[in-house]
Parts: sequence; C-alpha cells; structure tokens
Amino acid sequence: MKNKKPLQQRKYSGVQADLRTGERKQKIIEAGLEAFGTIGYAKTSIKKICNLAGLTERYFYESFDCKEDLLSTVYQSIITELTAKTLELINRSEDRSAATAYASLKLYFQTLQEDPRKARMLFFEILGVSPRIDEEYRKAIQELSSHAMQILMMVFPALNYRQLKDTILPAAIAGAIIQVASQWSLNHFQPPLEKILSQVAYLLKMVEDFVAEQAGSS
Amino acid sequence: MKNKKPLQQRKYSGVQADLRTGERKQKIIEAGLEAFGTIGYAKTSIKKICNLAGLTERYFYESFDCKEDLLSTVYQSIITELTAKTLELINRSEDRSAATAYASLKLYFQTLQEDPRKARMLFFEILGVSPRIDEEYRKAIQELSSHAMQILMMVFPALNYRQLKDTILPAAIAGAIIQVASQWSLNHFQPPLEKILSQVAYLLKMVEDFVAEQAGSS
DNA sequence: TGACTTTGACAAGATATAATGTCAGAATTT
DNA sequence: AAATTCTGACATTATATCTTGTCAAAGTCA
Repeated sequence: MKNKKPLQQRKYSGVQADLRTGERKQKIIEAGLEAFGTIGYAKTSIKKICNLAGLTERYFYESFDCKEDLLSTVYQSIITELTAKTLELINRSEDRSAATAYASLKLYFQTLQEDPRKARMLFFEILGVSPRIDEEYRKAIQELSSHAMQILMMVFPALNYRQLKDTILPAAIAGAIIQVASQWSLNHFQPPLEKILSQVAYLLKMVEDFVAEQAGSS
Repeated sequence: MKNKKPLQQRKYSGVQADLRTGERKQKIIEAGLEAFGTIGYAKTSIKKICNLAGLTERYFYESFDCKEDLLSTVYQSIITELTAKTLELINRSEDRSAATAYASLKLYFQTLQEDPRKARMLFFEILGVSPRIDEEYRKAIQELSSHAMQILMMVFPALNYRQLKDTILPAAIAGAIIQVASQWSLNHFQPPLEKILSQVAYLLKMVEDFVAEQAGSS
C-alpha cells in the first residue's frame, strides 16, 4: 500500500497498470485462502503465500501491509460472497416459504463442503489472531445472526420482531448452526449434507412451533 | 522432559525434588493461562511465560516440550476443572430438577465471567493452532455436548436417549450455549449474568416442550 | 532505436524466538 | 568442612521471518 506513483500508467501485456495490480491482488487473496485454509494462518509465511500466487514478496507489500491485512481481506471476501449468494437466492425465489429458508441453509452448508478451506477460515483460522480481527469476527457473527433472523421472520410469519428483539434466540440459533457446521467440517463432512440439512430444518421447526405457541397463548 | 536423573533426590527449601518440579510446572501452567488468556497464544513467547512464572527458560523445558504442549495442558486443565465442578454440583444437589440444570449453566457462565482468560482460552486461543490441538478441541466439544445432554435427560425425564441419539440436537444445544457464551465474552459480559441465564433457561424450556410434544404425539 | 517501466530473482539487514549451554553462587547433605 | 546439587542469570547457536533494496532482463511507448 506504499506510495507507488508511476509517472505514467502504461499498458503491459495489453492491460492497464492498476488492472494488473488488481489481478495480482486477487491472486494473492486466492493464495491466502489456499494457505490459511490448508496449512493455517500461524504456519503460513508471506513467502509461502507469494510462491502460491506465483509472485514475489514485493507484490505482497504492493497490496497489503502485513499478513493480518490479508487474513482480514480473505475473511471478508468469504463473508461477502456468502451474503451476496444468499440475497440473490432470496430475491430469485418466488415464494417465501420454509423451502426458501431450507435453500439458504443448503447454500451455506454446501459452500463449506465444496470448499473446506472456507470452512476452516470461518471457524478456526480467524480466531485469536489479534484484537482487530476478533472485532471483525464479532461483527460478522452478529450480522450473520441478524440475517438468519430476518430470513426466519420472512418465511415464518408467526415469528415477529418484538418477540425476539430482546432475546438471545437469534444468537442461539445462529450459534447452533455455526457450531453444527463447524463440527461437521471437523468431522470431515459426515454425516452427508442432506442428513445434516434435514436435522437443521428440524431445529428450525422446533423454534417455529415454540414461538407460534407463545404467540397463541398470549 | 529431558532425562534429568539426579543421582540423589535432595530436599531443597524443605521440599522434595519432584515436588518442587511439580510446583514449577504449576507455576508455568498458571503463567500460560495468564499469557494465552490476555495477550494470546500467537504473541506469547516462551520467555514471556517464564518471566510471568518467575522462572527461567530452563524450567519450561523441564516440564514441557514446546509452547503447544503447554497450551494443551492449560486447555485440558480448564476443561477438567469445569467438568469436576459440574459433577460435584450434581452429586451435591438433592433433587434433579430444572433447578439443577440451571445451576450447572450458572456455574459455567459464572466461571467464564470470573476469569475471562479461561473464556478466551476455551473459545478463541485454542482454535487453528495445529491439527493435534484441533483434535483435542473437537473431542472436548463432543464431550461437553454429551455431558449437556446427560444433564438435560436427567432433569427432563420427557427426553429420552432413543429420541436423541441420532439427531444433532445435542450438538445444536451445546453449540448454542457455547456460541452465546463466546459472544457474551466478546461483548464484555453484557448483558449481566442473570439475564443471560434466564434466556438460556428459556431455550432449554423450548427444547423440553418440543421433545415432550413429539413424545406425546407419537 | 532509445528512454522508461515493469517484472522476477535474489540479497541483505533487522528482528525475534527456540532451544541448549555455561557458570558461579547458594543450599543441602554427609 | 567438603562434596554435591540446585538455582538463576545470561550466553549462544540456530533458525525463521519480515521488510526493504538492488539489479538486470524483458516489455512498452514515443
């Protein structure tokens, strides 16, 4: 992130300078995911990242200040991807039934299974690195929990905001899902996806029933 | 853990050699908790641990092979302490009602609040260190989830083993509690203990109701 | 073609830490 | 008192990594 001010922005291999820089940055992010997601953040050196990216150290410092910076970027990119995919799915879905909630869950679990490096990043590598990263993690979890609650309220009209806003129910549900997902990844994705999904859906049904009953009896 | 074989075991300051060694080990474990639980595992050097313990590096290697060894020991000691306290509480309690489950939860949350270093160890510092430590974590969570289920079944006779054994309900409940506790610690233990506890108890009631209804309708 | 930029390979200094070793003095036993 | 052991302070070696810098070759533009 140093002040590199090329007096002129030339094309190189047919591409503009800042575009090339961006491509290199992207390569480094991908290499970061590979390294952090397999050998782990602690055991990953900057040199290793650069080797994986097919670049030299200089280009690391072109786009990042330090290893922690890259970790944050990789983490945020995973979060962003998951959020975007989920929103897209919801907007695309015609009805807003339980099937939509199920599909969101499936998207989440499937993404982790298809790329276990992301699972490792989300659940393990991100923790205990530094206060700054801790804070990012806290925020991400809070947002996830808020999103989960919005989806639930959308598909289960029996749930309403006033009932939930002062409870830990959102956090508990998000926590349950996160923990089930993280244990599932530690257990090498056994039992298979469909089984996990039906079980999680079962949990959501429990929540729905319970809150509906609370609402009915009041 | 080298072969230190003193030809003779002398007393020193009135205590036997192996006893002194044990005391030093204990001091290092306590220093490890302090270091890992405040500045974090990654940023803790062996020298720092020894300074905190009031000992020199030599005595670290007297009882541990490496930093990771100490991390494992500190972690296990926290787990062991929590388990022992919980078992003691259950054995001491006369009835086996919901109040007992509530008391177990209180013990858990209270312990974390009283010593946030332990919370940090359990939830953050232990993750993503090495495959070996990951495995210890996995086992610990599995045991915790199994214990939680046993307590639940004990105080809520409506729950039974056959209903639960092939479900993720135990994992989900343990996950919810763990996550709520970890977020609570990240939020500097706000809201206060009693509020968190009543909310978690509310969750347990939800589970109880749900499973009771399932049993009744079958 | 000539001036300039971009790139990759590698050097180098600085820093930190792990892990073992040395040694003198204090404490203890016989 | 003499021999031995224990202890703490510090030295040392090895290793790893970060971060910046150098330089020549290749690419690009005018």
